[in-house]
Amino acid sequence: MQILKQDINRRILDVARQEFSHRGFSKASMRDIAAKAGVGVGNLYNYYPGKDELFCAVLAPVVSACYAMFDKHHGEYGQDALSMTQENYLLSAVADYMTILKGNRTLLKILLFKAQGSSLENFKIVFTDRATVQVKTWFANNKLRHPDMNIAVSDFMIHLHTVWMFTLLEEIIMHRLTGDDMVRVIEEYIKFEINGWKYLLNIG
Amino acid sequence: MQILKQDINRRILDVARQEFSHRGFSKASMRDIAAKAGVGVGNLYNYYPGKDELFCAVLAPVVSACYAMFDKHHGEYGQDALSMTQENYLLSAVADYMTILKGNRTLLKILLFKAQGSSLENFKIVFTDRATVQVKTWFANNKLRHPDMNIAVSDFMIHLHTVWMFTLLEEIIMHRLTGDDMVRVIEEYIKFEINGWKYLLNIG
Amino acid sequence: MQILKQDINRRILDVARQEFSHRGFSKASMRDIAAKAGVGVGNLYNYYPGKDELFCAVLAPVVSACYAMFDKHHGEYGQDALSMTQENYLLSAVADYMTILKGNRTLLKILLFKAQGSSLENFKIVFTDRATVQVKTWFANNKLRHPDMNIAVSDFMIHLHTVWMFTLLEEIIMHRLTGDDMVRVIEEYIKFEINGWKYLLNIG
Amino acid sequence: MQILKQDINRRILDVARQEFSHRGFSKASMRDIAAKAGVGVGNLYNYYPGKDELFCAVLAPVVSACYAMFDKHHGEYGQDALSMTQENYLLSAVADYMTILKGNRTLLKILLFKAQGSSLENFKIVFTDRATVQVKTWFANNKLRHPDMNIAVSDFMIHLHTVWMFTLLEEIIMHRLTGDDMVRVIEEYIKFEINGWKYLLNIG
DNA sequence: TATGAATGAGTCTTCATTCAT
DNA sequence: CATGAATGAAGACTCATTCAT
Repeated sequence: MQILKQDINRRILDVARQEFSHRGFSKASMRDIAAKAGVGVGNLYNYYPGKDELFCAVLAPVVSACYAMFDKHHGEYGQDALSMTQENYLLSAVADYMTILKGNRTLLKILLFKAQGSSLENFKIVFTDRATVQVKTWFANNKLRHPDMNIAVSDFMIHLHTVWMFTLLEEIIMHRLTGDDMVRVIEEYIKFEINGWKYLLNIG
Repeated sequence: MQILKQDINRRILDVARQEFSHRGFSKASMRDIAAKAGVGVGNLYNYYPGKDELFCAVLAPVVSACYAMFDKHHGEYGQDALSMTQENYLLSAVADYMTILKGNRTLLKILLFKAQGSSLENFKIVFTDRATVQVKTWFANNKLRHPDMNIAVSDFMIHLHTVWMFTLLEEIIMHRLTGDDMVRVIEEYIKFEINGWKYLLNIG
Repeated sequence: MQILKQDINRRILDVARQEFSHRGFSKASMRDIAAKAGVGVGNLYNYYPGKDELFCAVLAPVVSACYAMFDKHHGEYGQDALSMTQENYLLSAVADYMTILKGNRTLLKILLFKAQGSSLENFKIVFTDRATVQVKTWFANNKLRHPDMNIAVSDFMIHLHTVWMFTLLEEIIMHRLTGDDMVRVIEEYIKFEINGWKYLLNIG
Repeated sequence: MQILKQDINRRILDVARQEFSHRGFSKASMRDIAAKAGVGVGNLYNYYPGKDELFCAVLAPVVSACYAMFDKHHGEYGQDALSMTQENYLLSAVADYMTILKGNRTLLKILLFKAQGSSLENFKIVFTDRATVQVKTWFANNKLRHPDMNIAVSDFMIHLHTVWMFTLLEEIIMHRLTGDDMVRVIEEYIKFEINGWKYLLNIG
């Protein structure tokens, strides 16, 4: 029994996800989670040292997925700005958004709408703050390669658009878009963004 | 409950605003609000039948301000789509955003970040749902006057941009933008939007 | 209802005293105290903000009685050392010990034997530390009046004898001495102390 | 439970001593003790059937040392009362106290200050009760040899002085006296006692 | 109107002990 | 012998709401 039993852990996480999803972090109760997972209250604390940690464990996949996606686009070795104008950029970007939404809908919902009171209640802020810094660096790097590029864009604008990405995700989740509907929406969104940025950055 | 003393009511609302702003709906306590307002706990319930109602009362001004602003732009007698292309549209739009932010920052912050657990926790959803319907009608009306206009835009896209308006507000609040900074950002945002929509709607 | 109802407070303190006396601070439970006092659990917290405060409230009389008695003997305006050799000193000292024991037996028992875990768990230490300082001052003051007096007594010895006073109380309580038995014991103790100190201080 | 590994037992006792010393019986937790001893929780119960038994095992050395010392002085074959008046008595008595304090400080501290809630919480009472009986016998025996001796001393007084011995130990531990300081204090104490008893018993 | 005492279910968390492995 | 997962009652404390005054 060195390793906490996998299936119980599974059950706990599943139930916790449901409870957090339905009631939100604050109103979900450890008692209920334990009961519905068929586990003694105390045993919950053998798996997770507290409510907040359980919450974070539930959301871990989606949190790391968010950072992973962002790194891919604007990280140290992110793509060239000009690639935005190419057809396959669109396809790959859409694919990335699809990936993050695939199987993470409920988690995203919890993260974005039900985290108040937890240590993740400011995730969007924290994430976008970090992201904004990265994007600025990314801009600077691209400027070296494309001297004509206009990077005189306010930090705020960068920030705003990062947040809009979340807003897109929020909307897709809230309206339960799936399949083709979802794809279409993401495409529209990306086109809108590409067009706007090409214009602002004076590229393409 | 004949004539509730105005100033007591005032004090209650002021204190409640502070508490909700600092602790959020869930963690704010009626006891503290009563105490800080210099009112007996029970008396609070003579003014508001419950926590949620008090919360809504606190937010009433900002809620109606939101609806008012939206009505002005896209309501039954809203402006003509083409007006978007005119210079003064920009000015008036900026002014409207300024108005809603003026004196409502704290309330907006509460409404947008601290409402979880209350009946207003879904305000953004509710608002944008209603707004989307209005905008669609507005589109249809404009189509009658401008047959060349392309209104084949997904409901979702309309919805998304309505939400983005909130996102803008959220950002301005979160980053405590004021004065010229705020004006500049709103202008950037509106330009971005006008450009996008002109393109999508095939007008101007 | 400005003032918390006296009789309920009385009942709470009575029950708390019993519970603390039987189970000790740690094992006594707020739930039980509330139940036995015929009070809702939450209401307990309208009277006392926490377990420790309730405990201190229960012991308040005996705590202040201790300090009062010590002040009388060795305080700023305490008696002259030579008075120790007079007959009436014995009588008055006995009376003082009687007073502190009168009606405070249970409380003393709690304070001295059942306070572990509470903020009063070190009462004896704290008290004797303060008392030692006072006694040293008292010695110094007496030295001025009685130059032949030997005050070269170790701090520790002073401290030890202060603690012995508590030990006497502990014994009387533990063995449930009452009436004449108690008087006799206190007399023996005081004689023993007077004799010892007269010898050590080289007075009388 | 054949041959319990000696070193594991050693580790358990060492860790338990630390934990009981720091947190007291009530607040020390079996889990922590097990963890810090590098032992599975369950295995603890192979060595000791419960928390209380573990506690007693930890304190066993000091408990028996206390009884041993007392036996030596006042046991069936204890010393003659008159020996108290001889110089070497002082030396031997001091040595005995030193012995019991040597290496047992932590244990004494636990026994005397941290045992509340355990079955040893009344050790002092139990010990002194037994001791008092022994001392009375010892007095009676001495009376046969020294008819002039006055043994009309109250049981309580005997008891009290036994307790004072503990008080001395408590003080030495509490004030962390060591080396010469400790010796001096013990000497002062023993002189004080010898003098008092010589007077009361009318010997020497 | 206004008070604040009273309620009691509810919160998260801890812990000695057991037992299947 | 050893493990540590499991138990479940118990811990102190909170809080929206009610109600007698």
